[in-house]
Amino acid sequence: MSQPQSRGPQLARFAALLADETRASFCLALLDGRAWTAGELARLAGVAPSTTSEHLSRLVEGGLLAEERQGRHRYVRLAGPQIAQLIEDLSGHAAPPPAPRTLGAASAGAAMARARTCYDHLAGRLGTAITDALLERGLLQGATGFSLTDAGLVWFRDLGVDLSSARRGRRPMARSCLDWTERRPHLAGVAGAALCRHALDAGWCVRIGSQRALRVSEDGQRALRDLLGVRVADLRDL
Amino acid sequence: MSQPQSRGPQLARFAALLADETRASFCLALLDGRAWTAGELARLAGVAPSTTSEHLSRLVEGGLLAEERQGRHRYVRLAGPQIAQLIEDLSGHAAPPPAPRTLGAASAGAAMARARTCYDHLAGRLGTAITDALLERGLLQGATGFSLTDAGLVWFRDLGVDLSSARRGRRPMARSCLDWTERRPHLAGVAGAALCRHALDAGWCVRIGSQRALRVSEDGQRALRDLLGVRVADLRDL
DNA sequence: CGATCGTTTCGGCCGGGGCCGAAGTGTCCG
DNA sequence: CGGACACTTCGGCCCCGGCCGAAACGATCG
Repeated sequence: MSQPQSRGPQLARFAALLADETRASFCLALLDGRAWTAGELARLAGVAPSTTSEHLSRLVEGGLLAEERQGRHRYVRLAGPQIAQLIEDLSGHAAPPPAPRTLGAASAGAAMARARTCYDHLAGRLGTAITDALLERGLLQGATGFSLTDAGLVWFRDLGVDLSSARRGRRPMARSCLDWTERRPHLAGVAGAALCRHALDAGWCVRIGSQRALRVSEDGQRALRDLLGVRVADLRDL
Repeated sequence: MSQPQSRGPQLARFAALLADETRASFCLALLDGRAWTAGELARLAGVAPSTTSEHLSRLVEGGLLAEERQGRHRYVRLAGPQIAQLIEDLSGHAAPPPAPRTLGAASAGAAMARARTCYDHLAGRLGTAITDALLERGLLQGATGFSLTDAGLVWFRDLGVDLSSARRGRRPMARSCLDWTERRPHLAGVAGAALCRHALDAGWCVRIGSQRALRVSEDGQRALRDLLGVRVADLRDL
């Protein structure tokens, strides 16, 4: 009747990293996939630089963040896609967010719900619409878990995106990520990241300000309609 | 530059549920997929019944556990496969467990590493070996995320397991679960659960005591060899 | 009914840890 | 070089929350 797994303490200490409001807000901000400086995060969370410094050290040591020192700046980013996935998953299981209090916050929230990045892939109504279209056209199959079909690989190649070279590492080609506004799955993994990168590179989408929210350009609307039959106009607020 | 996501507090409060050593040990114990009484968990963790009661209430309210009252007993179990998945994921990212201190703990740990259940599917070296065999024989494909092939569906049907009826709900047919002893993926999802259930029902595996560890029977060794080419003898301790 | 047992509620103790400001370190720039 | 800046370290404050024991509650069983 012994306790083979003394894993309780390990799990608790790991979860504790995210169990603080300030640290959680750091991680959510870093979900945009970029590297932030300590000072930016401090201002974001409204705490003293000294406090931020200690939090970041804990997160780095715990394996959630990776850091890069440049001169007098300390840049941090999420340690990898698995970490981003984990945080999104947890966030998806947490209680739904409270209703926004100000008009500005509400409209910013609406923009996020329409189209945004989720670490390195597309999310929001745009992300789920694209995923639905890929499924409908047989480019992605979802009956037994997301995976790209042969037609899907061809579709990506025609787009100018070479996925075969992306077989480095253990990251799955396609995986589903639960969207916390839609509560529905959308495409993540290598293919999701490649699609998002292409959408930004090709000018289909542009970032709104410095936020994660996206605006779909004229070009993008045309491309999405022609390639996938997605009509961006339908993504307007409900 | 407002903060559209006031999701930090939500995430922190959710993570806090697992950030306590006692609650974490409860959840890890419940990973065996069964329902435990409050008293059993109290004894397991070595805390007073009153303490346990409060912890369980918080876990239930937070959506991690489901409870069922029967007479003077309070049974709790994980709220669902998604929760089990989440806890396994977190556990997989946490620091590796310390080396066991006693001989008994070491041998129990070895048994767990050899073959065990992970919520409702098979894990340990047995789980990864079966997954490898399914991949090798083209019954499961993993290049673009786990999914069952047509041949795989037939294989399950020949086994007497009807997966097509299991299309209720949103649970994926096949998904990968990271093993925390092997640090390698193994088959989870509906198919993984069905296979585990079949292995137990058909007497391929029997539980060792009341633990999650499994022993493979003579019948099971024969079946695994004939059906998948898995040689259980190779799973002995390194 | 009374005894017992599993669980819950409450009050109180105590430690961990998040917070800040002040002082220190290293970097960049004029 | 000297000042500005980004970050870190340290000391101290304070509160949150995990813990227990005592007592209450409700189900079960003689």
